[in-house]
This record gives sequence, structure tokens and C-alpha cells, in this order.
Amino acid sequence: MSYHGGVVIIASWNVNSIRARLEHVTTWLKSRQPDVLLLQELKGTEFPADAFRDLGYEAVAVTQKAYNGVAILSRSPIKTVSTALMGDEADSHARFLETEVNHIRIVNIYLPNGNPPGSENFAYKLAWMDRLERRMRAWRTSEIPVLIGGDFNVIPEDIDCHKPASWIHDALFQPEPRGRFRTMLGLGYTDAFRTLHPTEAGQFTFWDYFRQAFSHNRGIRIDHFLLSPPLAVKLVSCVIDKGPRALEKPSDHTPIVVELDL
DNA sequence: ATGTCAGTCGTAGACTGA
Repeated sequence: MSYHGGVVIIASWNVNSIRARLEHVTTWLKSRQPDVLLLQELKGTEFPADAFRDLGYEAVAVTQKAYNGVAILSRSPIKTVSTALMGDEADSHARFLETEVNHIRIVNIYLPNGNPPGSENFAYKLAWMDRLERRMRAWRTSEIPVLIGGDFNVIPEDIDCHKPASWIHDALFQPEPRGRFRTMLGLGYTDAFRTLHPTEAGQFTFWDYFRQAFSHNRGIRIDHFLLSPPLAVKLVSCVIDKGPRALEKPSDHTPIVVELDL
């Protein structure tokens, strides 16, 4: 499939263990047939590349034991550009994968959660965002268009959670990460979902497992696609597919799907 | 503080992270 003159579908899904969610992911791939799927929270060193190859997807995965882990599946060849976020040689978390697929820079991120606020985890999150911002500045000057997708672990605005009061003590809602997210938009990147649905409340990508959060739609929008200007003008649709969150044994996140007419 | 789920270590259930 060529991206020239066609519609490309790119999806992102934090699966909370690829081993526990393999059936969900393969079933979803067969029904939705995205060109590219970004996965986060693989949670283990084993990655079932064969299962995806059988469905026509090439895969590149960055994994570690027990935690984190990101992968990109694609029906077109993937050129791996970087498997780590520049700026801290000591950072060994599997949270970043930069690739080139059909002349688009596709970057998959699993941004640190950072809870609780004020902790070492929180400082790591902010530093990680600063490092990402530096890359995003650098990418602006290159020819190739950029899509950054994944679990940002940031609730951008009050409209992106069911009730701000219940998130004010959470790292995902603090002014510092939210400010950094706004800075990224200020660099010229477009939040694909919010741009197409500027006032739509109750649109979430994550719901806690506790207290029937999903059935009450008490969630947050933390999985995002950011597009550089040449891709933003080709944005056709961006939707959240709540289907997989309603299945038995779901991930706490559900897929977000963006459509670009290139 | 609570709630639930997945992985680890190591064979039960406490622990960590989310």
C-alpha cells in the first residue's frame, strides 16, 4: 500500500501487557485494519511478532522486563530511527520508538506516569517531557512530516476528564506537565482529536479498573496524536474506539484512531 | 484512603506500578 494519494489509518493503544491482551489486539487489527498501530505498556521482554506477521504486519518492539515497552506494527516497511529518547544516557526505560514509515516520522511514546506529584517519579516525568520537547523542536526543521502518538499520561485540559476535582492531586493533571503539553502545541503541533472535536466533553481513552469507572464514563483523555503542520492539514478524522474497553479482561485504555489523507 | 489488574519471584501471596 502506498501512502501517496491515499488515506492512511494510524492507531494507538496502551494494552497493559501484550501477553494478557494478545487476543484483543489481533481481533481488533482484523476488524479495523489500520495501516499502523502504536502499542504501549507491553510489560515484558517477549513480543509476539509472529502473531502480527501472520496478519500482515511488520513489527518493531522496544521491551524490558515487567514494565513499560512500546512497539510499532505496520503494513508498510518500518525503518527504525531511534529506540531511546535523547538527552539522558542513564535512562533505560523502554518508552520511546522513533521510526520512518512511508516518509512519515512516526514516534511512539509511553510518557512516564509521574505519580505522586513532587516525587522522584514526577521529576523524571518533567525531565522526560523536556527531552521530548527538545526533539520536537529539532524535528520541525527537517523535511519529513511528524506524527507523535501514544500514552502521554497528561490530561491536557479540564474538558479531558469527567471531574477535575477528582484529579487535582494526580500527576497527570498537574500544571507542570499540562504546561509542557501546551508548549508542544505552541511549537506548531496539532492535537488531532481536540482539533476536530473542540468542545466535545466526555471523550476519554482511559478509565480506572476501580468502582465501575468505565460504565459511569469516569475517565480521562491521555492518549494523543500530535501532528506537525504538513500532516495537520491532511487530518480527516480522529476517533476513540471504546469497543475494546467493554470486553472481558480489557486494558484500562482503549484505542484512538487517526485518519490522514495524504 | 480506597478501589483493580498485571508482572515478579517462585510456587502462595506479598510486592510494585499504574
